[in-house]
Amino acid sequence: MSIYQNIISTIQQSTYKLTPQRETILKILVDNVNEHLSAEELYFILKEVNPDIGLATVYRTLDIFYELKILEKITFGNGIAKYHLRQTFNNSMHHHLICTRCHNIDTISNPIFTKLIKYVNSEYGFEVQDNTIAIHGICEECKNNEDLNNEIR
Amino acid sequence: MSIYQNIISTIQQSTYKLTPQRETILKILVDNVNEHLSAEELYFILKEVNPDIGLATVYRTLDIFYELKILEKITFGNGIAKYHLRQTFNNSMHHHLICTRCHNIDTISNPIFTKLIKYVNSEYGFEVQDNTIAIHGICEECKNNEDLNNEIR
DNA sequence: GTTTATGCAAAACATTTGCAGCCTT
DNA sequence: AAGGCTGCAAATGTTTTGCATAAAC
Repeated sequence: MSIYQNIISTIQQSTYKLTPQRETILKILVDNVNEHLSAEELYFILKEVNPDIGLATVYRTLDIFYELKILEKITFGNGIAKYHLRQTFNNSMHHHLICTRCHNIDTISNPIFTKLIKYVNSEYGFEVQDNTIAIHGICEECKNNEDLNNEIR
Repeated sequence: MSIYQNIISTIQQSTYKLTPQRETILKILVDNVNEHLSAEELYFILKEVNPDIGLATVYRTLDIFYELKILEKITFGNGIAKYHLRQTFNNSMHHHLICTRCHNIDTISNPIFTKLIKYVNSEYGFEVQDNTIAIHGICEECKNNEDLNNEIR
């Protein structure tokens, strides 16, 4: 069963209805499985497919998908929430490198995270959400630009 | 030299002026070194000390302190930025457990983070900011409440 | 005396909500 | 007919900005 079909059944088994709007939004999320889309970014893509769907519907749908544990939702650094299919559906275990300069998000996988998650769970009783370890800093590109600017000065 | 004095000189050596407002805000930050204050929370404390300082000044001062690398600034989960003295000034190396239910922030220290930071730096050229690894999940308290609710149902 | 900082109010920004009309069964 | 769902516009909450006044060096 495809990711898409898998999620469709999740929605159908919930108390929420599977509307054309929700299907369209889901398609965009599946097509952009490697991106971390904000509501506005998704809305922008959506406009090309179907200009009649409102931004409020996008927000409401993302909320519902989050509630159904289809999506992760994290606000990374600049106050804009970004959404991403959860591990259960996209089958990829990864974490995030978030640049505080350009707000770009890179993904990262490493066995060290598994240890960290176990430690935090046993020591603090803290249940780590999947894919939600965020490391804030400055990405290579921004650091290079910074060095360049310093040279010019 | 105390943390406070240390930061005062940092400001004096910068292009920014040391005004009474900035001094007062700094004092509150130093007094609450273990907290992660939002602008509003700081403003609330500030009102007791000096009701004449405006909220805009709080935001501008926090921005300046962030620029001078006196403060960390991260937006944790719910779109509200929180500020905290940087490691250089508070001398405490720690990271964050952020509850996505109650938005509480717990701090955590462990040698595993040092390894992780080294790895990310060498492998991705990513320069990790101090104290800014954020692990999102559900804290023990919220998990217990959740279990309790399930039992009652 | 010039530059920088402040306070207030208004604007900006992402997000949420109220409500009337719309589907879907 | 009743239910949830949608789109629009208005409201919300946090943060930023314009501007006239005040303070700092």
